[in-house]
Amino acid sequence: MSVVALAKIPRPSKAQRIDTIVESARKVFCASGFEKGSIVDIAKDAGIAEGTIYRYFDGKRSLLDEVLHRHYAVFFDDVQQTLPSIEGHSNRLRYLIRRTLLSISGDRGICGLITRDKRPLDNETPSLSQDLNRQIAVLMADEVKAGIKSRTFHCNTSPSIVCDMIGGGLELIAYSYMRTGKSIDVDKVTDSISLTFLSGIESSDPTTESLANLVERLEQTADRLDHS
Amino acid sequence: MSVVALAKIPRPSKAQRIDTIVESARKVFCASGFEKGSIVDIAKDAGIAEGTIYRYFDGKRSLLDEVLHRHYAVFFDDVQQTLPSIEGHSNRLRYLIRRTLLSISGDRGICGLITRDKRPLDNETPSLSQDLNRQIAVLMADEVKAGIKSRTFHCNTSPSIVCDMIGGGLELIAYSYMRTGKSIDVDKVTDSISLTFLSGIESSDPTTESLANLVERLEQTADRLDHS
DNA sequence: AGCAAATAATGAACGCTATTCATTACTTAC
DNA sequence: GTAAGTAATGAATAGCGTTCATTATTTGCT
Repeated sequence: MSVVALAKIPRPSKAQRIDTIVESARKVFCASGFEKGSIVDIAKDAGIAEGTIYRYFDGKRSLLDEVLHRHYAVFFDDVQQTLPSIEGHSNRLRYLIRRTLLSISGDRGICGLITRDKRPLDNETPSLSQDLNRQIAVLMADEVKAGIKSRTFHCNTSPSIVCDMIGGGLELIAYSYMRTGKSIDVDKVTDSISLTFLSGIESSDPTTESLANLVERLEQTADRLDHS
Repeated sequence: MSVVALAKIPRPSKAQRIDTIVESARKVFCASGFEKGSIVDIAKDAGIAEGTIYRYFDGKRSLLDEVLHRHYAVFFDDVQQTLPSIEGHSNRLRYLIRRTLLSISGDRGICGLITRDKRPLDNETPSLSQDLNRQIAVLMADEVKAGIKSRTFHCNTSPSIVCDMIGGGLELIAYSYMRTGKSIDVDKVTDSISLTFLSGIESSDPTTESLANLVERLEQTADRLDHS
């Protein structure tokens, strides 16, 4: 035996191992995409053998699912905590749009991964990738439906189609962000989207609605004059 | 030599060969998708060897590009012929939406192929797949911009974002169609989309407009008073 | 502490692809 | 009719995800 003692390296716990693998997978997938990022690369990055990955994950796809799952968890925790504190269907929709845009512009790597990996259709792929958009779509649709019930919105159009337009718009904006690299002006885009669908969906006639806004601005101006 | 004469089968012309290959590729890709549809399958369907395909196409991707290119050609020929005959920006936008929906619901095979194959991002893949949506987006954006110039639409929102919402909405509707198989009510969906974005984009009535101007002047006056 | 039995990790081997290329078959031009 | 040119072939290659017999480590029991 050599003079140098063979230090028995203790094995990491199951949870640690999984964390290591998922983090390496995230790195590799974000850098190379799902197709091109290979299991060997991930194993190398994690400092383990390929086979080990298959002890903890069913396959490459499951690994991607876990990476995305962890990413989404943060988003949905945040949404679930914030959404109930916001008053009004329009404002809640607005928040959902804004929060999604923040998520997009906040992590370019994951955004690219999600953007590339759209739309599985096949029987076997269980389509976790578009869960974010799907779940958000549900949240939005609920808001629109509730808004219709409470007469905030009119019902000349289908809630699901409005949500498709918002969600689809957000997807294309994310795609454009990935292609061009031009940073997203979150507030501006939020305004633009909200304006576009709101004026088309709100119950009261446009005249009254904008009049109400104008009156509000007038009052604010009057307040300012009073204080000066 | 065997008694049966070896009938010298004359080779088909270059154009015929290409047509055969592309048609087989279309069949295979539509049936199995781009990933799962293999070159061997295509070659078998076309009755040739794999190697032959590579004499006419750079690779699998080019083959897909050609399949889509041929599909799009029909669509754009139709659009280019019809669009100029339609009066009014709203009506032209409406036509583009309707024509896209017809294209989607008209060829489930290709629709699935396009739906699955969204969003290349990588340097090498030259992204032919989303050409349809991109080119339509340009047509729509032109219409919106012209509408703003001619005061048909107001400019509180960005044309590109409106088009993202329409295009993205159409994509999600196509996706939903592929997943559920439920046929699309083209006219109803066209109406729904048009209503949603139109009422949000059309110029408000003159009374409100002038009032808005008045308020703005008042606000500016207040600003001046503040600064003095 | 020592010794099974259980559990984890390994990496060579497998099967499946797209792609290439020396070889063979056909066409064309003189 | 033959030689030069062009097209077609399919076995060979390289790269991937995945499996599994083998090896290494940990755990539980006395």
